[in-house]
Amino acid sequence: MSQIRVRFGPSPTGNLHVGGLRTALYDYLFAKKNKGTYILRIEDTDKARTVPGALDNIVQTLHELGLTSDEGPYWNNGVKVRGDFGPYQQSERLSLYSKHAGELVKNKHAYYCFCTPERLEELRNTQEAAHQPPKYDKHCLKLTPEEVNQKLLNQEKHVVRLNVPADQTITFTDMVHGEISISSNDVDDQVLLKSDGYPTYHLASVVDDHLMKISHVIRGEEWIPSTPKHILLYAAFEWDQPQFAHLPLLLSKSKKKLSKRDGDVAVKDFLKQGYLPEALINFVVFLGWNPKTEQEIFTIDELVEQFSFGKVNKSGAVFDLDKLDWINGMYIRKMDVKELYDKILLFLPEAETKPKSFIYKILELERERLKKLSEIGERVKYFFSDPEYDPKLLIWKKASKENIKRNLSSTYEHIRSQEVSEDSIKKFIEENNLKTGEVLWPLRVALTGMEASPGPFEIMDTFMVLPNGKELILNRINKAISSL
RNA sequence: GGCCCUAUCGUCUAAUGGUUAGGACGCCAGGUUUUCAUCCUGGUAAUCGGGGUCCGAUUCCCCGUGGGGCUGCCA
Repeated sequence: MSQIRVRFGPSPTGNLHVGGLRTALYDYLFAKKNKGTYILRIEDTDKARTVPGALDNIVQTLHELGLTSDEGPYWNNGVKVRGDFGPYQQSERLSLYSKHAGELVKNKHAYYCFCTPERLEELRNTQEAAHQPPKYDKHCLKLTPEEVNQKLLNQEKHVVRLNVPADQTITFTDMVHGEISISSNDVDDQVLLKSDGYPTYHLASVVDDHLMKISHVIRGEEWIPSTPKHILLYAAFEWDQPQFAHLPLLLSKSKKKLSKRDGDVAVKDFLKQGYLPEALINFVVFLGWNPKTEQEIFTIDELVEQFSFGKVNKSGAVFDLDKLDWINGMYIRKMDVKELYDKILLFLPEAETKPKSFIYKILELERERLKKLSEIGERVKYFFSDPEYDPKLLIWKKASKENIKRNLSSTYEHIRSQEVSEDSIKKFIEENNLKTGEVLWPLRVALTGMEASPGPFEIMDTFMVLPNGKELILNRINKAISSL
């Protein structure tokens, strides 16, 4: 069997979004599973929509997620491209497309079209008014060779169109959907080469897929209706056609195709919020695929091992973040503190001003509470500065203010004179016949000023890592007492 | 409008021509607990409708219906 080669072909019209990530991931998994090659190809054939910087974002984001291509534009390594089939950016391959378009014209599989946008629009309007499907009427196919030559000599604006034959049924076997048939009568004479000399997606992808020896075309389901055009092109060139796998669409909450307009779908934004790359991948891979077992958490290697198109399902998946939060939490809990420390610095710059041992302790406490790294600052701010809070928060359930004040005072005294430890305080509570909640709740609030936080013993243990830990603790208790 | 794809809990999904239709997230309740989180236990909730085929269909077929995509010199 020949080499498996797949490509991910984003167009650089914005940041990489989750739909693109999912496609890239399936490309990657399929390639790795089959010892094949995973190629990145930038499909920048629309000058108007190309966004400066988008290419870098895509390449770099993929790299951050571990989906670095085997061939393609390369990320930040002094090397711009690697692979023997480049350039991997379609805007740098224009002559290839015009050459191939010319061949098609010569063989009558395509023809020059000089119709103005105005005429095309009028045609469409007429057809729609008559409840006809909008289709090009092959007007320019009727031009004589002399007329065509004259117009070309006059440098009239023109495009090249695919000459779609009538009454053919085009059938192909999709790796996800099985057999799909479409009548050529429903296929329009697609523009292949635009008047600015750039190819459309259809020409460019077919030419490149052939030239780059792509064995499997993996892309979104929205391409199914134009696959017959591509098949016609392969046939016109007398090229072998690749296998096709059309992935189910990713849907917004309103079940529409997910687009950049649906808010936070840029992968970069998820990273910025403190979603871990592994978690993102683990989440996204399940949108349209599952291992047929009950395992939920997968390493990338396990995914490579398990992946196949037989396990890709056919219907669209709603992109819903609840489960991502859960997965991210799982990954955070599994991480060791040192690793977490490295990742958290971005989100907690003040950590760098404190001893590592102190931050490690904090992270141990927060590790099982965090859903995303970006939450860390708000959660642990009391470790870095005295908390501000309403003194009412100190009152445990229905306890009286006086009781709380008295308890805090004796706790203060106890901590001041004794070693700070859980055992010692528990013993103190017991010996003085106090209610646990009436001591520990106000103590915790005095330390954190928060309604919810780790327990007071854990917090005090953490403070005690600092040379002035005990002093800090006593100050806060003291402040609480005087606020009552 | 035309063409194409698609249909199991709210969401991601599993299953088989015969099951109490399973799991996960979410949600709810309980346990642990000073609060929160973690953890544990339990609960909630689904086969779009109608015909067929069959001893038996959620599963296979047909017809509807719903949803989605495409219908650009966008990709």
